[in-house]
Amino acid sequence: MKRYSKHAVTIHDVAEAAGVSISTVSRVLNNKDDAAPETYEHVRMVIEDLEHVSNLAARGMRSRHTGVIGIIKPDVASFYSATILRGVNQAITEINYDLIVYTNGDISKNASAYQEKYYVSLFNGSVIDGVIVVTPAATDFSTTTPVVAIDPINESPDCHAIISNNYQGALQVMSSLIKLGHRRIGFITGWLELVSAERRLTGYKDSLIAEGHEFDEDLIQIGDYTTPTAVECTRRLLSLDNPPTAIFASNDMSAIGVYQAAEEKGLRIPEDLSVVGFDNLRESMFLSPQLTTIDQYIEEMGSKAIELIVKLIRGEELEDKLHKI
Amino acid sequence: MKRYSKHAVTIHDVAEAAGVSISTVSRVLNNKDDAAPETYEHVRMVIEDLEHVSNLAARGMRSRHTGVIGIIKPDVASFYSATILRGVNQAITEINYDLIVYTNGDISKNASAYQEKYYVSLFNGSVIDGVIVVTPAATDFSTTTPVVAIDPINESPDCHAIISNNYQGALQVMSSLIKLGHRRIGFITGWLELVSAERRLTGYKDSLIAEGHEFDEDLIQIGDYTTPTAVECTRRLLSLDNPPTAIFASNDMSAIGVYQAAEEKGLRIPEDLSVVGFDNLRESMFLSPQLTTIDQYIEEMGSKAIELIVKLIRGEELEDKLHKI
DNA sequence: CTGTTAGCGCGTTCAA
DNA sequence: TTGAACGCGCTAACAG
Repeated sequence: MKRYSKHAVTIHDVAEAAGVSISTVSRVLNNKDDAAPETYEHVRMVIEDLEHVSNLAARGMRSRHTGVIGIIKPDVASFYSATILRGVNQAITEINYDLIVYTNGDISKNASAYQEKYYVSLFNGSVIDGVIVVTPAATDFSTTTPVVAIDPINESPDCHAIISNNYQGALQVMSSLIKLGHRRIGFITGWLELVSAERRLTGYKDSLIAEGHEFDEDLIQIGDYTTPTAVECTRRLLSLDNPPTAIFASNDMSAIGVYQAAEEKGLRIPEDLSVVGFDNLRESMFLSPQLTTIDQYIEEMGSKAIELIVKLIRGEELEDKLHKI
Repeated sequence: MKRYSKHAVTIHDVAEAAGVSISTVSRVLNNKDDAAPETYEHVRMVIEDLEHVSNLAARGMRSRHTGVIGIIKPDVASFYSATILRGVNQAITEINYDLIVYTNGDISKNASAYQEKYYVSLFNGSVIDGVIVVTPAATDFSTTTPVVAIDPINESPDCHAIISNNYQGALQVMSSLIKLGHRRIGFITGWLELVSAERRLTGYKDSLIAEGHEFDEDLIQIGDYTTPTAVECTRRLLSLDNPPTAIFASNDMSAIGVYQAAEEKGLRIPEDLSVVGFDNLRESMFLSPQLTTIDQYIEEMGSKAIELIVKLIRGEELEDKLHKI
């Protein structure tokens, strides 16, 4: 049985093996130029030989810089969340930082805010140089390192935030539907506690008002960005006396629900019912016929977040706190 | 502009504010019972008031125990990966540990092995108490804390490993297809460098041999667990002089490719072609008609990994290194 | 019951 | 160019 209590190979071990002092090893590790080429080379070989990796905790504690960026996500499996992570990962490979992720599973909103703050503090300063929080419920974080929020629940959080262009996207969807001749357009909202959901709804309303079209409260159903709820919403819409000819779902997962409910009713898409989603998730491609959807540039939000956090870590001043995509 | 160089609130600040020594604060933080109730209560209030969260790095460095488990995944977005994480998350909420995730994006296999080892060392001992590695390319990790591998590429890695029951599952699929009367069954392999893919292929072959059925090399197409490749494989299978009446795809993502290629050819499922997958991913439900698939219990592998790593952290001895699910 | 002291592994002065 | 000594924030040992 392997013993796990054995010592990790430290800078001391390297120093001893190389016949130099620990500070010399430290210099080599940090690429300082005040070391003799031979010493440098020799120490570097010993490091490689012993497979020494410097202790992150000790390093961070001393230098207040770890080279690690953290990201806190509300869930693990959602496509939204995974897509953001993809963007973050892509951006991080291009710079000299490492990434750790924390997800707190599916928990209630209040607990969520508490957890977010706890984790930001926990990893803050010691393990990470900055943190990205996805759809945070909390608004203020006590930190010694920068925080960037992606699509925060609160409209104006006490940190830098990236907001997706939910409003413009909604206008775009409505414009195309109206152009197709639709007059009664149903709308399934997202989880209205999220800013994104609120903005999309406002876009829906505003475009109808702007175009001088019918505005019927019955056509607006309160969803929550999930498929099952969207099925319910669609059933209600389709059983109206004067049902809509098109349905605008606040995200693609909801659109999937619309497809399912339409199939129940024996409605064909798009002949009997037009469906438009929002997000442009990869999963949309499984739907037949193909879903019309709005690209939310979720992936870009991830890379943008990295870009911002790195600037903040470097101490650059950013005039605006809100960054729209 | 907020300053990020400000000091985090330390145990010293709390001690000063509470009028006690730092060790007393430490005792309260760690729930030691050798403190007077009033002192205890008072210090706890000051801690809450100052929003002090103990520095993870310093704590870990001293006590060699952080209460954090790490998991290293080869990618962020794959369903396999996300499903494992779901299982891990579920299990971790039931015990008193926190979780951090590291993913190294899409990189080559060689680089992958290097990255895995680097990250295991980086977070090892200082930040985490143990680490779970998903489908690792590396086989030996220099660590001072336990390692559990999930579906390692190497058959017998130098650490505890969880292996899914790929072989039995494949036999099960074949048995049901043969029972349905199929005689020519096409097979699309997974990424053969993975043990899982190899085992499923062996299961396919063995069941044919056992039942004394036709064995045709043309019916085996080399895939890689991805949808686009599976489309190519299916095209080749369907353009054979004597095409298969059923296709067994090594995973659900490949099965999706089979669906797409079948549609191209105008084949109906299951009337003209039977399709069976492997994994039972949630995404299978989007396919119409519903995909027949084998449950790989991926989620259970995640929770099993947590169970194992916690036992190892606690110093329990486990007789077997290989754990099948 | 509480305070003092000594490191954990590392980076960073300051001397040599 | 290199080495010795100090401290980051914390816990564990010991002393009171």
